[in-house]
Amino acid sequence: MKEFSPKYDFNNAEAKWQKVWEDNKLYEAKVDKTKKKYSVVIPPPNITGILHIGHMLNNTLQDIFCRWKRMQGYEVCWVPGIDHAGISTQHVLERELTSQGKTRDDIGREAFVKMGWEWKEKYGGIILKQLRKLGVSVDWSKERFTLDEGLNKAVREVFVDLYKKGLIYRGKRIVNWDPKAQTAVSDDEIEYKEKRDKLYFIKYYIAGTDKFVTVATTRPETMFGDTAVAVNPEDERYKNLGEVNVILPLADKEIPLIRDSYVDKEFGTGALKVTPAHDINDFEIGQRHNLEAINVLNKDSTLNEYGLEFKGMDIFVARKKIVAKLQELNLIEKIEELTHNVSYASKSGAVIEPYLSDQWFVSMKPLAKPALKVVNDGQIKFHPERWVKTYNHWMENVRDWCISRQLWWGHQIPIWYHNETGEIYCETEPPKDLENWTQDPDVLDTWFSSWLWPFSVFGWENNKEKDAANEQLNYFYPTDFLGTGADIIFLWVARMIMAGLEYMGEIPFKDVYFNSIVRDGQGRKMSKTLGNSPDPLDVIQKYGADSMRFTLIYLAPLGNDVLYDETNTEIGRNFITKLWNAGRFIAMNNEKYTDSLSDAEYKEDIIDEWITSRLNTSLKSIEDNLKAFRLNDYSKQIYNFVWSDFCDWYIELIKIKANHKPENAKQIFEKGRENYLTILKILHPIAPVVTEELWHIFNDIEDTNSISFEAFPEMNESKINLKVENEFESLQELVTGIRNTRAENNISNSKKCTVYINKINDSITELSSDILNYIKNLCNLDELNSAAKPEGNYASKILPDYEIYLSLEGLVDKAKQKEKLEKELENLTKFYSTLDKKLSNEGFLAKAAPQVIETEKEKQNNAKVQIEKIKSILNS
RNA sequence: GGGCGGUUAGCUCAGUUGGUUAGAGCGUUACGUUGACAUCGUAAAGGCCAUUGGUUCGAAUCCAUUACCGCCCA
Repeated sequence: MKEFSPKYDFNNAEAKWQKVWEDNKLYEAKVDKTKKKYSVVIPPPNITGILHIGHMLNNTLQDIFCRWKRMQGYEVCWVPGIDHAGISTQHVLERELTSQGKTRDDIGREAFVKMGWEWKEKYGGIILKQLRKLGVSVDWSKERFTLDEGLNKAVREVFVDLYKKGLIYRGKRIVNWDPKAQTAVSDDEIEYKEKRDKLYFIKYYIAGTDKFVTVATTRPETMFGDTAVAVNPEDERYKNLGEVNVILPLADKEIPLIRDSYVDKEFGTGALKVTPAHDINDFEIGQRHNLEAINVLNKDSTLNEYGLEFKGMDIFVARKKIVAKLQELNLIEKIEELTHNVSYASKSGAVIEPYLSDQWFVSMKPLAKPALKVVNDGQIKFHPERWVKTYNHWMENVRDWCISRQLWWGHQIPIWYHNETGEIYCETEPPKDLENWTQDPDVLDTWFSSWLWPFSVFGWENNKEKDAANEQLNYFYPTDFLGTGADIIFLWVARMIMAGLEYMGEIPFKDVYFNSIVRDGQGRKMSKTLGNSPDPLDVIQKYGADSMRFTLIYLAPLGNDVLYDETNTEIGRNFITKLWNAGRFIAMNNEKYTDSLSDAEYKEDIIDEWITSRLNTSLKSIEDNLKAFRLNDYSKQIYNFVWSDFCDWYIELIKIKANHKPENAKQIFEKGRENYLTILKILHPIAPVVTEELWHIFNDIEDTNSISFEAFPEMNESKINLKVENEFESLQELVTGIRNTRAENNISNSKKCTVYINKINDSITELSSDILNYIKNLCNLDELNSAAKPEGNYASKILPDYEIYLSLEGLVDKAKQKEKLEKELENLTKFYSTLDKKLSNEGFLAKAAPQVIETEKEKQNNAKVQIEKIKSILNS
């Protein structure tokens, strides 16, 4: 055996084993058709952000499943990678240029993209380092990047294919324009927030009269793009106005008053200014009424030449000036306060500007249909299941996906326009006479590469022969498990299902686990701006990766958020310390005792049977929990088994046993060692490093041998012995009862005393002399008698199954004793009467299961005995 | 406005098919170092299971209602 240091140095152990695992390529997955495979693709983290605690939870749970399956003999392949994050990366790159006093146009597209790659090397590297520190068992040889050559090929293939199938089209639409990033974003990349705003009531005079229609709007600055005023055809207020024009203020332009049932009579004055280029609903009204769509904004959301004297002003500045001008002209009737929903870009935080522009879209309806089916017929399972509803709702109302982004960092769209004819060329490779063509400058949405991830990472090429010959692809696809956040169920999960079905003809994964959102101690979402997310590397440095992993899983029930404060990590750290110390104790004794009985002479007693039974009972639920994706329960189960059953009872008892029968000591601690090694294996998926370290201390083996490939312990139902467990519970009841009585009477544990016990429950089996001996030792008694107590000074305690009398040398606080007993009597009497009521209820007797009635009767009898005992003590 | 969650001990949460005197960890209190562990041990205190109603012999658990909190979609 190796040296066992009194204190576990997790920093050292983590550095060592993570390096050993990686250097020896332990987790590289090979195509091995003799084995069942288990494959997982990582949700690629974004290269602009360092990983936060949420990522740690996400990767830990993937690692648990991968390690568990590996120990079950599967060929496990977990593919790591990172994501090029179009908008975010473009944003940080431009910010850097700005700080140098430059713009991206100054340096040109090529140099800008080069900057992006440099960024990726540097910051992507940091992320990958963080993952290594977490101890994940990914296959580093398969690392991918969403912008690498292979993925770029896959993206081009898919774009061209969808284009040729007519599922990708270009159109002039109102899109969500992010004026800060200066690009279109998809519907799924915006958030709504409530905002206090002003509602301006503006007078639009009816042409040729001194009458006017008042229009209510929150956006006066877009008025130069108004091409009509609309009212509801049912609105009595405007019914007899007839076909008239109104004068657009400031622009002095005549625009028609139209009727459209979209208009809400209740809102404002019931008259709506129609600005087709700047509002999605207005755009639709415009289409119905053949209205012109006038774009009055530049890409940076300043007013263009239509804005007349306000040209060049930012919309928020222009709004104030325009209102002031209108007020000057007495065209503002009133201004009201209004709370309404405003959309913001989720990445840049800018207020979204509905903007009319040419963009590329994917038709989603045809792709959605099969994707809906595979989830609803159970081929793909969501955990927790309720996300299916959310998925269905989105899928059933899916809208076309705007995939073009006005950025440089990303996959440039494989579309070329002929310089003369304007003809469109769409192929995976550029046209031969490239000088006559201009490529579309836009790049694709980042998710357009991510949605191919489950097969593109395995080298899919959209080539029948090559793909058929691609062993990795055929062996590892479809993947088995996806662990991700529910916040990207539409952005990523749903689209991967679509792409998988469309291009592989098969689902991309079987089980999707939506992990908890990690919030801070006050329940706030972790965010950069709040700075409330502890840096995982700091936490790892302070507490250890295993501690953090264990704590996160321990705190994160399936489907609920987890409130995490750095100090919570003490849960995991203390547990690992406990595990370490227990191991050290066993190891010390393995060395201490060398010769004794032969194995054949050693006879198992109740302690062996009990711990074996408890172990198998625990394994049963551990197995069930892992299968049901209940990692939180798995962690609690093993925590309780180790701390309570193994350390508090088993170890304490084998100490006594070895003392009592030194000739058995070697076998006793051999058994202890076996049980301990089993625990290590069960814990390995959640705490890989400490278990590896301990495994190597106990088994003096080469570094390249790893616990990762040991068989995960299997439950043996025949070892579960409820009779033994019940008997042991009597021991626990008595030990706790005696200690309790000691504490109540201020008799220190170090002081020996004498105890009389008497069984008062007939259905309990008689205790063996072994057990009585253990109790005697655990409670530090000089005598333990199963007999009626003699006359004298005794403290008493009535337990459900036993009465206890404890000898007292000093004074008994009789009043305190009496008080305690009276309180107990009161509780029992209450309990008795509820049982009495139940058992005299004819409905209960007629309808309840006989077994239930039987147990209730037993409880009642038992309570009765206890009551009588207490009464007799009180009367004596 | 539509949908989905949540509300159990001071705090964070378990409680999976209805039958428990409703559990755990942290925190609190008291005691404790006899050689695995003070990152520990022993023991204790602490709960009208959000509200109201219903189903049932029986509800923390099932159904409905209300209130509050959170998230998603429009």
